[in-house]
This record gives sequence, structure tokens and C-alpha cells, in this order.
Amino acid sequence: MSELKVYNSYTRQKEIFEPIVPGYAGMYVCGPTVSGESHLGHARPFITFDVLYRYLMHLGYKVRYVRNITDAGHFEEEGREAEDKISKKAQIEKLEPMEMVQKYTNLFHWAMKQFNNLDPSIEPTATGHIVEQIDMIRTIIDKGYAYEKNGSVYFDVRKYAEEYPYGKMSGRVVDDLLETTRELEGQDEKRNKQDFALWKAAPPEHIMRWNSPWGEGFPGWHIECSAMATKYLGKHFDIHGGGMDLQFPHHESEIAQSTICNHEVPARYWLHNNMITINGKKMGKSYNNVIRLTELFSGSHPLLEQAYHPMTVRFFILQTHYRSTLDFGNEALQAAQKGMRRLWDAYKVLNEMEGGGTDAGDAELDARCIKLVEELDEFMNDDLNTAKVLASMFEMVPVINGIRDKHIDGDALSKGTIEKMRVAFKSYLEDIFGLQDEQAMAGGEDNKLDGVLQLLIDIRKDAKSRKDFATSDKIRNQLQELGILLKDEKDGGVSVSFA
RNA sequence: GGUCCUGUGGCCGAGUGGUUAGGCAGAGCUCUGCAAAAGCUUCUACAGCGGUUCAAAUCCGCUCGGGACCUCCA
Repeated sequence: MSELKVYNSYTRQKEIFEPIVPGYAGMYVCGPTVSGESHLGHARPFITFDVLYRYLMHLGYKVRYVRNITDAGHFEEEGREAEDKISKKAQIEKLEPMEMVQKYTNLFHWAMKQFNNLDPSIEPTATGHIVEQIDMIRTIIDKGYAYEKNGSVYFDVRKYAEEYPYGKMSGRVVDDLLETTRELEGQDEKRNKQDFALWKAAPPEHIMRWNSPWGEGFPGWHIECSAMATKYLGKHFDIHGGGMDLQFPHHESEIAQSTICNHEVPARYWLHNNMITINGKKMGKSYNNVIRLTELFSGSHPLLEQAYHPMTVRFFILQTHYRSTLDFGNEALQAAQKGMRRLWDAYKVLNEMEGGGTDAGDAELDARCIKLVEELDEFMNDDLNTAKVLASMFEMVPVINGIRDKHIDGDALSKGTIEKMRVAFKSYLEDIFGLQDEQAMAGGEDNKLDGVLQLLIDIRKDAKSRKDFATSDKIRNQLQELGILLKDEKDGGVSVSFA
């Protein structure tokens, strides 16, 4: 089998994944800022890296997956005042800051569950690591790469850039940054415009504040990730993930901070997922085009023609390579919904398949199926090409259905090949892609109702055998109105699905 | 303005220079009491213009369009 290769944004090339400690993998992913509800765009990194997490485990790695919760404010530039996002929102919502943070954290966790994302191994909060952040800032000052001014501390980018490649991550030149940086609040405190805040003195009205060697204040935006990643994954770890929009300045700055404290670039592989767009534009608050996850699942948004199941969304995201933009659209979501259904149905058939003999009746077809199965790993290893994995799975569907419908001989494929396909479908659909059959989830939760349904199916079967189609169609049509679809299969059986 | 990415058929999207990606939608046929599903077949492509090459969606150049980052941002 081929080796896992990932596109490393830091080196701008695909590289073979070689863990620092054989058998173990450490992964840090930038988590949500819990100052508001998550939207569709936020779903992408968490699903993407959940799949990577699952895949690494599938490959046998023991993985420590750290994903933070940002519950201390970043700067938000609104008007002329530098404000704390969380404090501000809390005022608007008339909530205690931590009350609000809790509310959105809970909502975020709920959404992650909906998507069937596995819990990270550690989910540290920024507010829970103020001490670590202060320590780190102190180290940076001691080493001479940061300076204090009026109770705030800034990272000295110019000095850093003299010895280290600031800008390598994002492909930026420090001198250019000087010219293109806007006028920002607190700019006059900085020695150079490129400098970024490590610690910010809190103005009197600021609610979230902590004591520090430099007075009361709160941490800068980038330091939390550096501090928490170092604490839980060490000075040097394997993978750091996040959205492409975090490449600069967030990850660039993280690298700078950690490099000073720990003498090396914190992560070996930097993975960035691309954006979800809507009408070609990035989904984002400032564009006023966000679809919140709660709206997406309930269909309550003007742009939505219907509600979309979280699994549909997950599948939709996996049908595209994670480094491509993904354009949202009702048609595309509906296509994903139907496509995924097709895969689940085939998987069900596959699970019930008896299988052929030891030898394949159709050697050519058998070989093709084996190739399709083997390609799955190849594609996944090629920088997580989930789109191609799914395409190959789709190519197996006609074969599976063909055997069921007896267009293809039952012994065309060998027992071993069918078993391989079964294992592949299980591995990818369930274990690696983390998909769940939303129909199976919808049904079968009430044994009594199941009994009632079975009774109706039996009555209809009797009616049909008496050619009483009026009755049989009435049952089928009325059940359909309730969202229960009956399908007469070729073998005389009836299959049930839920809309 | 700077840096970078991108432009594939009705929609979403893979594509390592030479073989049908795939899904959804459309059309025809088969199966079926009907329906649904499924199977088979099938129609819509590579923004434009040049260049390199035996061969380009794929490499190069130009033009046009879209986008991201440079400020909080998944």
C-alpha cells in the first residue's frame, strides 16, 4: 500500500506523512470562537480534520487530537475602538461573558454531534490557559523578541524577521506588510506596524480581564494556540490544521511565537482547508451570507429550499477535495443527499449478499472490483482525496445492484472479493468518513410502531395477492404522505425507507 | 495596490500530457398491476487567443472573468 501524503502549506508541496514518534500522531486544529453560532463554513474544517483523525486511527496511529475553544476575546475592529468580541457580544445579549461562552460552546458541541464528529482527545479553552500564555509571553520578552508598552505586549516582528523566515507560511514579505497594513488602534504603541499583540491592556470597561506582570488585560489572539499546542502536544508535533483564512496572520504568528520559545516551527505539517462559498463568495459574517447550522438543519433560511440532514452536509463536503473551494447550492446539496442514499442502499445490499464461490465467475469484473477497492486507499493517501474515494465507491454500485437484480451472475465475483468490498464500504462509509445512515437513524426507534408498520405491509401484501390494488395503493400512498416509502422489490419482498 | 489561487457539460465537482472521473438533473429502453427503485444506453465540457509537443483540460505566455489573504474570520 502507498504511504499517506499530505499537502503541507508550509513547504507548498505534498509530503509523505512521517510521524515524529513512530505509531503516534499529534494533531492540533484551531477550534471555534464561541461568541456566536457556527455556520456552514465552520463545519468544513471540523469535518475535514475529523476524517483525518479517523483515517490516522484507521491506519493504526495512536492519535492525540487537540482542538481548542476560543473563549477569550480577540480584537475586533469596529469603529475606532479595539474591542473584545466576546465582551461586546455579552453586553448585547445581556449575559455574563462566561454564560454566553457556555451557551455557544454547548451549541457547538451539539452541532459536532450532529455531524458525527468524534470528540477531540483534549479540548482546551483559552481562558483555562491564561497562566501558560503569560509564561510564554514572558519567555518571548526575556529572549528579546517582545516589548511592553502601556500595559500591552507586542511581538517584535522586524527583529524576528532578521533571523527567521517570517512570512514563509503565508508567502509574505515583511517589507510589503509594512506598506499594506492599515491604520489600526494601538498602532502608535507598536515599534513597527507588523508587530502583533501578545497581551493587551484592558480598558476599564472591559469585562474579561486577568492579572499579569504588565497589569490587567487579556491575551492576544495568536498566543493561545501556541501555548495550548505546546502544553498538550509538545514543542514539536505532527499536524496543525485549520482554515485557509488562518494562514495569515494567525498561523504565521503562531510559528513566530513558538519558534522563539521552543526553537523550532511547532508543527511539521500544516494543513489548510479551503472555504465554502455561496454564489462564489466566501461565507462569512462580514459578507452577510452565512447560513447557520441550526438553519441548515431546519431549513429555516431564505436561501434554503429544504432542510438538510447533517449527514447530507457531511457527504456534500466530502465530495470535494478539502483544498478546493466548495460552492453551496440547493441543487448540489440535494444531489449529495440522493447520492449518499445510493451508496447506503448498495451497502445494505452488499451486507446481505451471499457471495459467490471461491473463484470468480467473471474474472475481469472481479479484477475490476478488486482494483476499485484497492484504489480507495490510494486516493485517500493522496492528500485525502475523499472525492475520488467516493467516485470509486459509486463505480461499485452498479455491480452490487446488478448482482441483486440478477443482471450479473451471483457467482461473478468471488467470495473474497465481495468480502473485500464489504470491508471497504464499512471502513470508508462508517469508520473513516464517519457517515451514518440517516434513514436507519430515523426508523427503528420504536418497536411498537415497527409492528404496526409490518402489519400494514402484510395487509397490503394480502390485498395485492387478491389483486385488490385499490387497497394496496391506498396503504402505500398514505404511508408515503407520512414520509414512509414502500418499494416492491423484484424478489417479492418490500423495502421500507423514510423520507 | 501587493501576494496567491482559480475558471471543466443544466448544477456540484475529480482530474498525475495520450484511456468514459463520479454524483445529481435530462432523454430512451428493460423490469413492474401501477409506482418507486434498479439495470442498460445516451446527450450537454474543459473561459478566450497564441505557443511548446507526435499528443494539452493538464505545461508556457497573454487577454478576460471569479475568488482568497494583506483587518476579525473556518
